[in-house]
Amino acid sequence: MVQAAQQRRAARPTQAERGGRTQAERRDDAERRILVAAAELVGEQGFEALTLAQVGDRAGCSRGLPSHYFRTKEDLLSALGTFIVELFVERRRQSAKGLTGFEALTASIRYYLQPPKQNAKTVRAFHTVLAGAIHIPVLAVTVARLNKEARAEIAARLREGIDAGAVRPDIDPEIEATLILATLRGAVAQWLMDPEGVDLLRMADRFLASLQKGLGR
Amino acid sequence: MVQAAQQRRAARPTQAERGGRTQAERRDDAERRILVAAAELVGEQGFEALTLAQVGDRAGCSRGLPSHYFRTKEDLLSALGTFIVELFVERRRQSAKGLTGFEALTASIRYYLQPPKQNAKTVRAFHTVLAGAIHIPVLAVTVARLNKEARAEIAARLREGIDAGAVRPDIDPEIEATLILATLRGAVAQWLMDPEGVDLLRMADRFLASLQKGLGR
Amino acid sequence: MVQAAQQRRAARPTQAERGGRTQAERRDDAERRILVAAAELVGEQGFEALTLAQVGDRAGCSRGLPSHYFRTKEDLLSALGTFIVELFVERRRQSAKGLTGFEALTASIRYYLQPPKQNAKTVRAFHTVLAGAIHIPVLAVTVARLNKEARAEIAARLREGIDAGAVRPDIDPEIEATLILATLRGAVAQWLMDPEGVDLLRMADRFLASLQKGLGR
Amino acid sequence: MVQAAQQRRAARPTQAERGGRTQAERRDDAERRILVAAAELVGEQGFEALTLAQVGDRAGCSRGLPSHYFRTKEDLLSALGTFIVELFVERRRQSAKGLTGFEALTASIRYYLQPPKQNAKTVRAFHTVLAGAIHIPVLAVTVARLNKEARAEIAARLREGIDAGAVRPDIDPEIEATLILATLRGAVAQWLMDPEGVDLLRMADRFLASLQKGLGR
DNA sequence: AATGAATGAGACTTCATTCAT
DNA sequence: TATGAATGAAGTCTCATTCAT
Repeated sequence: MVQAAQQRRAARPTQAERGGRTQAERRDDAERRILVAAAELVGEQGFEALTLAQVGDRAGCSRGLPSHYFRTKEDLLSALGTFIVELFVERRRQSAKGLTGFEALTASIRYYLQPPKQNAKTVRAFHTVLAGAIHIPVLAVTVARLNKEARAEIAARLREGIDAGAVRPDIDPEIEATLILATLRGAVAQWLMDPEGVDLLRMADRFLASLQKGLGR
Repeated sequence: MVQAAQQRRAARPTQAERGGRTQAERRDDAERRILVAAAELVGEQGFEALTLAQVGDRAGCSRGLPSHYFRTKEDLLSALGTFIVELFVERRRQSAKGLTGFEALTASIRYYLQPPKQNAKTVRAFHTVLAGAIHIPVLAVTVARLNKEARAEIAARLREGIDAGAVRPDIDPEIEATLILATLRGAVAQWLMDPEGVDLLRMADRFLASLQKGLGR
Repeated sequence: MVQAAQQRRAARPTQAERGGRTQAERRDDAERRILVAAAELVGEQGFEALTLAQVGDRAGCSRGLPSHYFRTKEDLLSALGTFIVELFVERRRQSAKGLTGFEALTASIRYYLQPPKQNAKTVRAFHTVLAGAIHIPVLAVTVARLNKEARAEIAARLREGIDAGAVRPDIDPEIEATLILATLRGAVAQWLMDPEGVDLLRMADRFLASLQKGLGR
Repeated sequence: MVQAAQQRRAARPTQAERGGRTQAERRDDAERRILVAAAELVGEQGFEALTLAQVGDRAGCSRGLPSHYFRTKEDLLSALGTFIVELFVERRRQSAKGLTGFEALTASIRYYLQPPKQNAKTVRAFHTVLAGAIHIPVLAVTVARLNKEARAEIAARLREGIDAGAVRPDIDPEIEATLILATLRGAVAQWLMDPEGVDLLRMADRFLASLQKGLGR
C-alpha cells in the first residue's frame, strides 16, 4: 500500500530542496506514521474497535487524515494487514540472516518462540491479523498469501536440508512445513492467552528436539 | 449460562404436561434458540458484526429478546463463548468415548483434524471464539480456561499412556500437551484460510506418525 | 386513588375471616405498599427515572403488579402525586392541630421551615411533585388544586386572625397567603439544593418576625 | 460552554471576511442555535422528554449534530442549564442597569414579578432548570451556584442600601436575601401553575410594600 | 388475581463518510 | 493538500405495555 502510494506519486516533479522535503516525502512519512499508529492500536484493541479518528490522534496528525489517505476503512485495514505482516516477516527474516537449510529453520523457530519483550506489541498485532482473517475479507487475502509463502519458505529450508544431508529425504516438505507453521502459531496463540502459564522457551527446546529426531538424519 | 438459568427456575412447579409449556420452559427454549442462532451467525460473520437484533431474527423471536435475556451484548458474548466451546468440546469428547491413554489421544487428534463436513459451522465458530479472545475480555476468560483444561486432558492421556507403557516415561506431559494442542489449532487455522490448499488428513497421518515416533515407546 | 379503589370494591362480599383478610384488603394493602415504594423512589430519583418494575421490586411484590393495578404509568403518576401531596398535607395539618388564626399559621410555618430530619424523604418527594407539575399534566392538576387549597387555608387563618383582632383588617388575605406560600416553598427549595448553606430555622424566625410586623396589629 | 468553545478555537486564523465564514464561526453559530432550540424545547416539555434528535430538528440542523457537539445528553443538559440561567440572569441584570442599593433591588423584583409576555418561554425554561436540579446532578451544580450568587447579589444591594441609609442597619442581609429570593421563586412557581388565578402584579406591590416597611428606614 | 415472559418503539451514542474551507 | 465540521445510518439498551400461564 505504501509502495503503491509511492508509485502513484512517482511521476510528480520533486520541487523541494528549498524548504526541506517534497510533498510526496511528507505524505509518505505521514502515511507511515498512520500505519504505525494503527498497528499499535490494532494490537491493543483489535480491528473492529479501531476508528479512523483515533488513528489520526495517535499518529499525531489530524483526525481526518487517515480517511483522506485511505479513502475507506476497508482500504486502511487492507494496507494495515500487509503492513503488520511485512513488519513481522521482516524481523523474522533478519533472525535467520545468512543461514540456510535446517539451521535457518532452527533459528527462525527459536526466534518465533522467543518470549517477546520489546516487540510484544508486534506479535500481538500480527496474531490479531491472523485472527481477523477469519471474517475480514481483505485480511483473508493477505493471510492466505502469507500462509502460502511461509509454508513455501519452511519447505524450501527443508529441501535445502535434504540437499545438504541434514534432513531425511523421504519426508514431504510441504506437509511438514504446514505442521511446523501450525505448531509455531498455535504455541504463540496459547502464550498470548496466558504468558505466565505457557513456557515458550521449553516448548522451543522440545519442539526442536522432536523435529531433529523426526526429520533429522 | 443456560444451566444456571435452568437452576434458577428449577424450584418452580412444572405445571405443564397438559398441552402448554411452563413459562420457564418457554424461556429456556428461547434462550437456547438464541444461543444457537448467535453461534451460527458468529461462525458466519464474527463477533463484532453480530447484532442483537440479527440474532433475534435468526432465532425466530422478536428483535428485542436477545437484549432482554442477556442485558448487554457483552453478557451475550460471554454466554455465547461458553456455549460454543462446550458444544465443540462435547463433540470431541464423544469421539474418544470409551478410550483411554494414547489411543484416546489419537482418536481425538483424528477427530480434530477431520475435514469437517456437516459441522464446519461449529469449527468456524469455535476458532472465532479463539480468535476473539485476544481482544474481547469475556472471551479471554473462557479461552484461558479452555486451554488449561485441554492441555490438562491431553497431559492426562499421555500419563495414562506412560502408565500403560505406550508412551515414553521421560517426557514432560505438560509441554508435550501444549505442543500437541498448538499443532492442532494451528493446522485447523490454516485449513480455515485455505481448505483446498491444506490437506488435513495427510497432516493427521504425518502428525500421528511423528508423535508415535517421538513419544511412543 | 386508594380511596377510589376501596370504593370500587366496597360492594363485594367480605368472604374472609377464614384465612385472614379478604382479597380487597390484600389488594389495598399491596396498593398502598406500591405507592409508598413509588414515593420513596420518586424522592430519590424523580418521576422520569421511575420504572414500574422498579416500583414492584421496592414494594416487595412482583415486577408486574404496579402495571397490573395502575394500568399505565400515567395513572400511577396521577395516583402517586395525590398520595405524596396528601401525605405531606396531612403531616402539616397535624402540626397545627387544635390551633386557629394567626397561631395556627405560625405553627404551620414553623413546621414547614423545620429542617426535616426523619421526614426529609417526604419533603423531597413533595417538592419533586411540585417540580414535576410544570411538565407532567396529571401532576399539574393535582398541584394546581393543592396550591389553591393551601392558599385558601392560609387565607382562612388570616381571616380568623382578623376576626380575632390579631391581624390588621386592611390586608388582602388572598395576596398575603400567596406570598406566604411562595416564601415557604422557595425557602425549602433553596434548602434542598444546599442544606448546609441555608439556615431554615433562622429564616423561620425572621420570616415570622416580619409577618408579625407586616400583618400583625 | 459556548464561551469555552470560543476560547478553544480563538487562536485559529479567522480567514473569513471574504464571503464565507470560518469553520469555527459556523460551528459556534450552530452550537448556539442548538442551545436556543434546546432551551425552547425544555420550556415546552421539560428535560426528560427532550431528545437529542428533536433538538437537531428544531435547530434546523441534522438530527445527529447535538450528539456530535455535546457527546452525551448529560453534557448537553449541563451546557443547557448554564445557558438558560445566564440568559435569565442577564435579562434581569439589564432591568436594574445603572441602579444600586434598594432601588436596584426594587427594580429587579418588579422585573421578576412582571407577568412575562414575550419572554414567558424563558421564565418557563428557567424554572424548569430550578426544578430539574432536584434530580439531575449537573443541574444541581449550576443551580447551587446560581442560588449562591443570587443571594449574594441581593445581599449586596441590601448592604448598599444600609450604607446609603435606605435600609435598616440591624438586619441580616444574607437571611433577608434568602427570604426575598424564596418569595420571588415561589411566587412565579405558583403563577406558572395558574397564570389566571395568581396576580403577579398585585403581589409585587404588596411584597415591595412589606419589604419597605420591614427593611426600610 | 398475580406473575413475569415477550414485544417493539424509541432514546442515546458512535463512526464512516462526505463536504466546505 | 489537509483539516475538521456535518451527516446519517446503525447498534445497544431500556421500558411501557400486552399476553400467556
